[in-house]
Amino acid sequence: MAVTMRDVAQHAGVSQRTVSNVVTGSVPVRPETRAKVEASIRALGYRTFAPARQLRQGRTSTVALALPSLTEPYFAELAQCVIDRAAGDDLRVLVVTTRSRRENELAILGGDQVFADGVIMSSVALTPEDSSSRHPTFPVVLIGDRGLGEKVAHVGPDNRLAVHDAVQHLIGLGRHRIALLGAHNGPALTCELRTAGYVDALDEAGIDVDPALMISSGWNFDAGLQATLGALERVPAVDAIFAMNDSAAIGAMKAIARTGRSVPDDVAVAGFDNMSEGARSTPGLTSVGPLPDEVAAAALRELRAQLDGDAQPARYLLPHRLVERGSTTGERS
Amino acid sequence: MAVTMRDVAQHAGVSQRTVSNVVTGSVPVRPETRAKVEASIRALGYRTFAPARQLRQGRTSTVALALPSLTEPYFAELAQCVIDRAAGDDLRVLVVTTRSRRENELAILGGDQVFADGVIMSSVALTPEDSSSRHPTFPVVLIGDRGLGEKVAHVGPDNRLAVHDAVQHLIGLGRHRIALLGAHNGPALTCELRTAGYVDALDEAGIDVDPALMISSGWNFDAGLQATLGALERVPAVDAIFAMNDSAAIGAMKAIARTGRSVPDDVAVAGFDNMSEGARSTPGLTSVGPLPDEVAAAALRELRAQLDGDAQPARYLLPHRLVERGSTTGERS
DNA sequence: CTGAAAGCGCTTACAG
DNA sequence: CTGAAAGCGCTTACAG
Repeated sequence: MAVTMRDVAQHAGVSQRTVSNVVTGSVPVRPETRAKVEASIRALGYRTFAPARQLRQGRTSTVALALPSLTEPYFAELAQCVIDRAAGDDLRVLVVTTRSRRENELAILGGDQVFADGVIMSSVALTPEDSSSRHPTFPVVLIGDRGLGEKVAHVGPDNRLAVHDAVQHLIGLGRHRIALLGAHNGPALTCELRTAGYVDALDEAGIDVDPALMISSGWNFDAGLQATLGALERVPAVDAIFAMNDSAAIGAMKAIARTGRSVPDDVAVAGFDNMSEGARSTPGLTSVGPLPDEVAAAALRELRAQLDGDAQPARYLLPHRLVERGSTTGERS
Repeated sequence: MAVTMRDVAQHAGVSQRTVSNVVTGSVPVRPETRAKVEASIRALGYRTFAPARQLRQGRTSTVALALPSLTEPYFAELAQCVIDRAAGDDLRVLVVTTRSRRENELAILGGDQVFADGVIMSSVALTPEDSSSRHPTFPVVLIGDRGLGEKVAHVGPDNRLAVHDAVQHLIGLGRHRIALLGAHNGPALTCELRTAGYVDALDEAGIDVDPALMISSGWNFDAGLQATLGALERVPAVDAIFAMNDSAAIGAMKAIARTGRSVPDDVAVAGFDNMSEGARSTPGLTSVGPLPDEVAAAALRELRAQLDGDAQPARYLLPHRLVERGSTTGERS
């Protein structure tokens, strides 16, 4: 750093303390003094060197956000929500991507590469065994399903109940051949819970679970598209699809259209995540889950609690919403 | 910070210097000493407090990336590329979003909120007048079209030539009623340059520019979809669409399909940006422009040059590629 | 390979 | 409202 606060103080003929007061705005400064200092700041091209302030204050006012990838639209939207909310708290967001690799997720929990006061991680690759490993020594909030023990904060939807509600909605529309798109795939625990919710709803309605309707597929647009094309050929009687997430659901809608079928008249479609993209697709996509902004808000709230020294890392389920749109109701919304 | 390097040194019975050597790995340390220190680090739960190191070193090893929004897929992809490349240089990435607002872009150039060694900004709202305002006093690389003067580094495609090449490709396929989707919209200078490229290609081929084919539309999926629906109704003879960017182009393809037309038999479509999404759409989207990863690489290279003290901020055009896919060639790729 | 000491640029009690 | 001074936790010449 070329020009420091001391230089500005000298130039303006005041103490460093006064310059600091002007810069931070924490203490009132006499207007003429302020003007003098501001003139010197401009004249010298002074900028605060953040690390010095951070060292002094003992915190970085930065949160690290670890996500599988920004090219998956759901995570991009979640990141945007976290950035927006963090800005309101005067927090900056360092984005780290893990590519869904367990080793990367573990490295982040290890804290080697954390240059922030805390971490919000959307973890998809941690396994139950990892919960027994050394716990992070700094504030961490996991988004998703608990993959770690009691000592790590965690927020996420009640996957099982949320999927149950969505599938129940499909059944309520008179659909009985409901495929589950994305089975046997995706983050293990999440997949298991969502599958259980699907089975719950069918059981409740007295519908037999048909393994032929559990369609294996990656949880993204392309995989959803391809898997649905295959499924429609193998099991033409399908009258609804519940997709493990919205990206796959949007792929499914495209596949259905491509086979000349109509959504929802021939096949109703619902997804999970409540991505804003679902509101913009044609037809609009029915989806279940908390809104991404609610996930971001909850994660930041929990992280702030830990930064403020709250004793127990909270671990709680976020309420979900079932947003009904044209892909199941047939209405133009 | 609870436990410091000094605590570790005391616990291990060595000097702080030795602990530092172990942590940074910059200097060889005797194996038994190293083991002792590492044991103490684990025992005490020590983590380096980044700001102290950063203050001492005079740099943050962090770059701020300012983008309009992560929910626009092109910027999400660009951000991912920057993060990946930066990690290779041991740089962290702070993501800031501007919502395409000029005041936010100016604030970033003002440096008030920069907690990084430098800034890469994909600027869309700066106006020519802003080039005369005070120049940033820290390393900045702009991505896009030059909106600032000679003193600010800048990398971006040759928009005019790139669009010319793409439209020439459409003409070469025998298309003569080529719509320009996204005219009179988007970032002013970029819009102007791309429009000029479109006109260049038509002029060159002796095709009259028809104002009815200059379709006003936002540069995103939804706007492209809607505007194309309207255009196909108004000007049914359209046999090709060049969209100002890939998102709008993908929207256009959807609109074309919805009207029962086929891409490219009835209407060929090409876009701009070379988003990876274009490779995955059906049909694949022909697109022009530098690859996002090339943009990221160039921006980081230029930023690094400035951080390393290169005298002149470089300002150069990135080579573009015309990637031909099914949306114009009709082939299944 | 290791120690003792200085200092990076801020903020903040402590005085006035 | 402003000064003089201490100190945040590291890294790095300077010695040995």
